[in-house]
Amino acid sequence: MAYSKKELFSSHEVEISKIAKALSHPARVKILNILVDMNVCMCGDIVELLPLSQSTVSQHLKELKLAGLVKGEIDGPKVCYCIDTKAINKAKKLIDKLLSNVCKC
Amino acid sequence: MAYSKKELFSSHEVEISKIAKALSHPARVKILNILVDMNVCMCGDIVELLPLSQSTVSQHLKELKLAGLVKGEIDGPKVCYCIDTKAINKAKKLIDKLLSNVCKC
DNA sequence: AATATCTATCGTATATTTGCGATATACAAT
DNA sequence: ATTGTATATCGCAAATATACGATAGATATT
Repeated sequence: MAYSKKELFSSHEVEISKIAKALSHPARVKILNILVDMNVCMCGDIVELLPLSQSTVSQHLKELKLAGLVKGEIDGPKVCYCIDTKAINKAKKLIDKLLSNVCKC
Repeated sequence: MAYSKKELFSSHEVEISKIAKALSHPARVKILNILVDMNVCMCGDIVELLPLSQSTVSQHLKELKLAGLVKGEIDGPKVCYCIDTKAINKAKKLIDKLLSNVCKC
C-alpha cells in the first residue's frame, strides 16, 4: 500500500502545495502578519502574541522557514526573524497565476 | 489537554488558512488546473488524469467543495464540476493581500 | 424490473500534523 | 565558572489527513 502519492505530481503542483501548506494553519498566517507589522522580531515576541506554547511556536516558525517564507538570523542568544521578501514574491506569483485563470461556466 | 487551537485565532486568519489548506495537496492543485483547462468536467474525467483511485479523488473534490472553491452540479448520474469563480476571486484577493505587505529588512 | 454507469460514503490502515512539557543548546552577563 | 535568557529539539499523546477497496445510492438504458 504505497502511501503519500504526492511525489507523483508535477514539481509545479508540488511547489504550490508546499507554499499553501505553510499557510494552512492560522497560527502561521498570524506569524506572517506579525512579521509584516513589526518588520523584524524575536521568537519571544511572537510567542507573547499567540495562544500557544514556546515550543509550538518554534515548530511553526520552523515550518515557515522550511517553506522558505521566513528567514531567521542568530543575534546573540536571540533569533531575529523576518520575512523572506523574494520567496514571498515568488509564492505570490505562483498562487496568483493559479487563481487567475478564472473559468467561465 | 485542549486540542486544535485553530479557533483561538481571528476569523480572517482562519479563512485564509482554510483556503490554503484546500490548496495544500498537489492533487487538489492539479484538479483546479484541470477544471480551468476543461472549464467543466465530470468526476470520472478527473479520475483518469490523476494517479489516485476514484474514492480518493472524490474525497479531494469534497474538500475543494467544502472550501468553496469548486461547485458540483448533478447532471443525471454524473456530476458536473466547475470552479466557483466568485470564491476563487475572493481567495485570490485574501492571499494577495497577505503576501503583498512585503517587509523591508 | 433488471442492468449498467457514475459518484459518494463507510470502514479501515497508515502517515502526518499539532500540541505540550522537559530538556538541551547557545550565548551574555555576572 | 555560574547564572540567566532565548530558542530548538526530543519524546509523547491526540487529532487530522491520505489512501484504498467495498458498498450504497441515484439515474439512465434496455
